[in-house]
Amino acid sequence: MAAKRSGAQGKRSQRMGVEPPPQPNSEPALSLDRIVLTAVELLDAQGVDGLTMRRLADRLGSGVMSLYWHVDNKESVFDLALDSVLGYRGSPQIVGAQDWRTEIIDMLEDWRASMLRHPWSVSLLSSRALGPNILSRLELLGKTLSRAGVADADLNVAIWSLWNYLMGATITRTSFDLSGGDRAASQPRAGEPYPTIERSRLLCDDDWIGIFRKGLDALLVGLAPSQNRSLK
Amino acid sequence: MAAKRSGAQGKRSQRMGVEPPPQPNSEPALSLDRIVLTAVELLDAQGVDGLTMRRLADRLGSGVMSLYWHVDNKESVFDLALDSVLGYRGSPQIVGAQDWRTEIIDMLEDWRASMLRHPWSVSLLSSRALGPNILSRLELLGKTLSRAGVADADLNVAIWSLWNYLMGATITRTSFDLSGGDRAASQPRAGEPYPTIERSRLLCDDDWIGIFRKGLDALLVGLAPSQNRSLK
DNA sequence: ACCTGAACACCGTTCAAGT
DNA sequence: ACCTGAACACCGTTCAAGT
Repeated sequence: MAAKRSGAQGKRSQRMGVEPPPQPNSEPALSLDRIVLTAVELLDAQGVDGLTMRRLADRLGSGVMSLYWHVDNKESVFDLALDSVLGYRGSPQIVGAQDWRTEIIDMLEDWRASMLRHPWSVSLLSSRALGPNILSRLELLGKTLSRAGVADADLNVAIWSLWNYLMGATITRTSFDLSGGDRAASQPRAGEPYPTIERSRLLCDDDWIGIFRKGLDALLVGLAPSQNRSLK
Repeated sequence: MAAKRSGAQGKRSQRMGVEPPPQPNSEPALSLDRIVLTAVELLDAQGVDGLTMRRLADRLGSGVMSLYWHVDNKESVFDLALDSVLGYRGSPQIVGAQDWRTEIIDMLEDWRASMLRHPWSVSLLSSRALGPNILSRLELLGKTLSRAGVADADLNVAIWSLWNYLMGATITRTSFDLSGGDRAASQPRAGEPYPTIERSRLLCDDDWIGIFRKGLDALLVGLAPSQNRSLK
């Protein structure tokens, strides 16, 4: 299954300057980068089900089968599109200049925003390996926590907890967007079956970012390094 | 989009006893329940991509188009299968008998286990509305938190935080299972790019349940009601 | 090295029809 | 009320071939 790693030729490097000039009248040449970029456009516009090798080729002005020279199969298009969307254009201010808590909050909010800009990314994440951009973000998260004083023995728990929280929050958010009026539809069915969550208007509360921040604060309280306590 | 709620006839009620006896030599009659049950089997066996209206009909011994009398379309098969798998067969012991903290931990661990038993459910959740069984679990969660003393103003944050954490944890888990050796493949690429998470062996740590519990403890620390503090 | 069209084995769903 | 087959407009991918 995971064996066939042969087909994807690495080929984004433009050799050494000689570049045949692109004919101005036709589409630019096919390339991995262009394929991935267009795939993201298509996913943004049409969602996961909207990405089709045929439609992708149409947008690129090429034949369907031309894609397969650059790409193993449709799965790998998903993988590439997913990771491409999660690149972290680091915070401009010097890292470490501020409180570790706000550093982490900033990082996670940026992460959340990146995923919500491309809602399809959330549904892809549950079934795909972690690409380099995700790993970079995890690395940065780990480094920050470590510098903040989280013991090595507690580091994995802290990293995964924050990641889990983040992923769940974006899932919840996109799930509500995509299912649209259904939330409204299920809420007002008055009285009987769900008294507590109706009283608290759980499904009507749309202060997503506020809820995200408060919950994150709570989690950070529990994760914060203290002199005596370790996460037993 | 959400308008067409017409097609799905409610029809599981067996009228009043007269039931034509099922011919022992042929398949039992088609029914919504049987369709959903078989869909779950198929999803368990073949994953999300393995569920096909044609394959489903085959398993049921019927023509493809027969399904469409019981069901609006393939989407609704997904919705029904998802919710069917999340039913909570409540804890046998009387609720409220124990510490609220262990009550909640038990609930969430049961929830986690239910989803991991059907890994496809995780990837479906990000794009689908919340069915009645999910709402029931959220209600129970809310009730328990409320009884434990969480203020109404903090209730939604507490519920969603736990839910987010839970969803993220199961996503992470299934993502690692499905992508198989890729974790191993990305980890040993030694040295350079991800020093922190390699030092902590983040991607090799497979004590999933332990990590889940410890992170949950941390979150509960932050969410626990205290006399003075509210989640500001 | 890069691109192509024809062909294959699939899909979900509409429709008009059967009992 | 319940089930069906034929047909339509799609899919992803293999293959053999073109430049």
